[in-house]
Amino acid sequence: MASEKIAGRGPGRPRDGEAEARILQAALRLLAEQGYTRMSLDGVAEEAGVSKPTIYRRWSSKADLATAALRTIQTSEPVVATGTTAGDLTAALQNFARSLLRPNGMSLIGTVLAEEGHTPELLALFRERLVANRRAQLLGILRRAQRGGELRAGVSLDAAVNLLVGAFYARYLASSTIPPGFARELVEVVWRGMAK
Amino acid sequence: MASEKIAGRGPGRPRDGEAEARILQAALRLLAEQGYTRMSLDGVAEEAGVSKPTIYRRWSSKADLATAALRTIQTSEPVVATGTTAGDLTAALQNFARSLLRPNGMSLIGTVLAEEGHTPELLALFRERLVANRRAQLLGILRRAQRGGELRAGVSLDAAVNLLVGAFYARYLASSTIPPGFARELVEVVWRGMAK
DNA sequence: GTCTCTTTACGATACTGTATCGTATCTAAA
DNA sequence: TTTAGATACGATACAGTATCGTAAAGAGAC
Repeated sequence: MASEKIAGRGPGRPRDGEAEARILQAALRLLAEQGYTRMSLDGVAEEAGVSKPTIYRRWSSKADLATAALRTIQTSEPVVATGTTAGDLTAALQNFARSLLRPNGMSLIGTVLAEEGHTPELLALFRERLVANRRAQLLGILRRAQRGGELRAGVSLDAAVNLLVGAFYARYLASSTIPPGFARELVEVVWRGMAK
Repeated sequence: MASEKIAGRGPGRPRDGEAEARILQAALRLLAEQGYTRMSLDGVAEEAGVSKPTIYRRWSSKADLATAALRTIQTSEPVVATGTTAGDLTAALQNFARSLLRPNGMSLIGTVLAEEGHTPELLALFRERLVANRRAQLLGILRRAQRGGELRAGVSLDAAVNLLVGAFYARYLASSTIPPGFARELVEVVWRGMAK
């Protein structure tokens, strides 16, 4: 059942084309929920409805699978244009807050940080796939404002991005919750601090 | 040798008073370096120079030991008074940066976040012992400024604390490094954003 | 004061049961 | 005949416990 086989090339039984996606999805979910060390391949196999060798035929190790799973995520942020710089920043940050509060949104960050010493590829990929995009989006908004002459001279855009994004991490670390209106408060302070 | 015995109560051989400290120290180091799941009691025993039963005589489980180890840390921040609010904030944040860049400073944060679903006591203790103190220190500086009439009305001190502290997390998550002058840049933006 | 008895903690080692990664072997599909 | 998949397995690591002989202390006998 379910053999949309794509590559009908060589002889032999073709691979289940859907298995790959199911495995990656299960791996990503378990990675986020349980962390890298607790994520077991037996668990992934069971959740994906395949057996372990089916996994090992596609990826050579647990680390290989985990990085492949991380590679599949991508911030697909709908870039909102509200008309004002402060509005754009707030909208982008509200998106960010939603993704953090998704189940295990912060646990995934935790596990890639905790594994920095042991499996540094995870942190590297996380940066490349998620962190970089998010920062680039905010940086884009700020650069536009800068070109439009809205900002004071000499203000550090990198510092501003770190302030805005980081405040959510700090808030979560302190209480696991983010109050409504939080993004607006942040933008209010930072914007006043860097605008002309 | 080495029997500073503290509790000379009942009969019997007294406990090695130094073993306790050695065990906790080893546990904390391994917890930060390897994360909770990778920290093994065999490893702790070896590093502390004791046997496993000696550990289990004092703590009932791995989680019990790990939380006891976390309980031993305490931010002993020397509160600096530079004369200006911005100066005090910058000094406090520079202290903070130093502690983050200590070996495995961020890994420890990572592991308590990653374990939130499985061993929530770790995150709870981390908040109580480290996060809360750090935030209280910054909040103290800001409140003093507020009483002194330096701040605009209606500005959220909580938001400011999150901005300042969080920027370091964001920066580390993006690149594992913190450039010199970072704290000053942050304070510059935030202070201008909230001062009268 | 000394000698023994009892009590408690110690280190070392071995063990139980389980979880895990990764693989060998067999079976099903093309 | 060739490849995919599934069951079963080997090897290892781990949490937690049990056992054995020993070290250190107090308590009582003399």
